[in-house]
Amino acid sequence: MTTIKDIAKAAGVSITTVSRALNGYSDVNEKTRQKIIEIAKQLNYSPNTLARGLVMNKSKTIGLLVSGLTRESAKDNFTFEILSGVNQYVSEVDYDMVLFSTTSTKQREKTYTQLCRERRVDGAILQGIRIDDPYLQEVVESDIPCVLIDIPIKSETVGYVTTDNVLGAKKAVRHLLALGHRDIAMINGYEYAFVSEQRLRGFCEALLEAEVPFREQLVADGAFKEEKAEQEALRLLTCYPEITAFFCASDLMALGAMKAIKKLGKRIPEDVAVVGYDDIILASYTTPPLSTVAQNQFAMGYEAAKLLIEMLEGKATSHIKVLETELKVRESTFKNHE
Amino acid sequence: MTTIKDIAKAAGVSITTVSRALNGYSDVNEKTRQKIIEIAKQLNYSPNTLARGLVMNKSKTIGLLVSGLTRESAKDNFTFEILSGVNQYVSEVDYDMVLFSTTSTKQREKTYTQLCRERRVDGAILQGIRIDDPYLQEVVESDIPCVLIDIPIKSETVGYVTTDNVLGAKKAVRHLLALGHRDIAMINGYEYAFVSEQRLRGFCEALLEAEVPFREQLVADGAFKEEKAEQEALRLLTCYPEITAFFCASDLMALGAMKAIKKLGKRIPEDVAVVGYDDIILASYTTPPLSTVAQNQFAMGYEAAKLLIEMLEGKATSHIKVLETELKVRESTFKNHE
DNA sequence: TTGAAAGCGCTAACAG
DNA sequence: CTGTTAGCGCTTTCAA
Repeated sequence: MTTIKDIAKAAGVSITTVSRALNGYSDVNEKTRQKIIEIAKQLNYSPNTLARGLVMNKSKTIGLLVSGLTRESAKDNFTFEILSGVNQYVSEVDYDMVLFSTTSTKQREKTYTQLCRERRVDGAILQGIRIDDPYLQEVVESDIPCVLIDIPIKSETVGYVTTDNVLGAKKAVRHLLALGHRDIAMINGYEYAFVSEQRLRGFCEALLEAEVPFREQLVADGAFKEEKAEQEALRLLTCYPEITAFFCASDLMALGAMKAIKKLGKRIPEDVAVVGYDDIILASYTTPPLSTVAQNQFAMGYEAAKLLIEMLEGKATSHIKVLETELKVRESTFKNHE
Repeated sequence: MTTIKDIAKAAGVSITTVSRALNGYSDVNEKTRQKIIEIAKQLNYSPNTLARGLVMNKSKTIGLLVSGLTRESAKDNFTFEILSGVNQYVSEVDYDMVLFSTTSTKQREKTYTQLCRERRVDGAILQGIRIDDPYLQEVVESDIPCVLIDIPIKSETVGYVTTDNVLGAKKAVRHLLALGHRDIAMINGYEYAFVSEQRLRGFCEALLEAEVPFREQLVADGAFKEEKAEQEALRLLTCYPEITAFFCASDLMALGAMKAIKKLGKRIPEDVAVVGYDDIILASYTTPPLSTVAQNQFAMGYEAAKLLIEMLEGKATSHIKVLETELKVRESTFKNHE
């Protein structure tokens, strides 16, 4: 493999000059530069980023740290869209992305901080990490620049991107209220997620606005899982047959709720309406299509990468980005062709 | 950041000894080793993989080169599952994965070979690359070890993993034939894919077996796109109203075909049956659920990574892996509760 | 405008 | 069992 040394020899100059020429420094004779570039091309030269990273002490690489990159998680392709967005921005600014997945048994032995340090990533984006994850604390307290998805921690080196989950939930619940629903149940995610707390708050606030009393027993923990949500929905519908609508903190859980409703022989939306959250691909393909609060995960990934790299280059103005959500009304709440 | 030099000083030994102790060489006094490990832990040492990579001339990193990591491609999460599988194996054997996406404009300027060389990846896995991609040729002819997904190229440094696409297609068509269909149309992918050719072959062979004449005009090019497939299905059904079944070379195209069939007011499967290929998540959620030839993409990714790393370590016996497919019969071909 | 020299953190002969 | 030395490919003072 060609090195700048080879080029230097071929061009009859020093390696210093080659380095400067190739890196676009101004203090190099234009003629020399042309010659060097020409030779580099001929010799099929590729710079060695390892060597460069070693001396410059930065790798132009960021780490994407995700949890749950399993075969099952593909259903809810949240992670994938984040990843696509991150990748998009990162490659626009000529960085690379290395993927760390915390589900893989081997890497469990290492903390996130170690993972990042060893690969000498310049910064990291964290996605799908639970707020009670012990390694999370460690990494945000380290000196590694981090951007978190949906976890509101901010410091000198830490920022986050999220959506307005309170408002998002409100939109969903207001929609149900506007349709006349009063007995609305909520299937929330597990408590170890910031979004769960926020969405619950939105749920409550919307009820308050409409002067509908909040009944705690109508809130269940679906743990962001389809099956768990199905069980909980089944339980709720049985104990509280007055329920006419579900607000679910994720589409996956909404799928579970829909299954439960159908199992009990009830119709959607005539007997029970359902609203989800996320707008996963599946949402528009279910029967009936699922109304949901859409968040643009690709954009979240993109903005996270952008924020991180701005932080790395010292030109981040704010460390926080809050994106918008959009309520998508489909037939699981409302049939307009009756 | 701590280096082995710091450890050496603290332990009162040479850096060589530290290196050896930490890397588990046998020729180091057990007591010394313990002391060194202890100090390393105290000092919160993380090895610098850049430095190690530089001197050892290998990075313990592989590149995953994919095309089409766009927001739209999430629907068909083929890429994501491959990625998950690759990541799984890679982390089991303590490698890292860096992602190169060819859609991102910036990287288009660089050939795949350059991408790999610059990051000094030890090898690469290529997915979703068209066989007429000019950079593909270059990279397989380079000295970079490669494993291709669904592209049958084999050499000293190149291997591939695929499924038996001829057989897969046969299974699907035999199923249709067994149900009594004789006028079967096929919506194939674009020709720049190995799998298209193979699936067409399977289609023909199955017809031959059943002594049903092959009619070329019943084969359309859906380009692996939902919309294009819909158009083509519409055209076929209009020109050849005798068609009672579609075999589609991807589920995405099958979705398109189903739309077309519904538009014409025909029922699935009573009037027209549909079989897809891939078994994407959506397949079981369509109305009616889609019969399809399932391939385990997670396994494909996993096996590709395994093959690549075996090749890197010189212990690959074969450079080819062919995985199995499975026909999943759902209601788009057959209703058993009539 | 150019070159010599040092050094990033690590591994690998080689010698003791 | 341990240390000395050289060097991976590159950037960066400092001098010329």
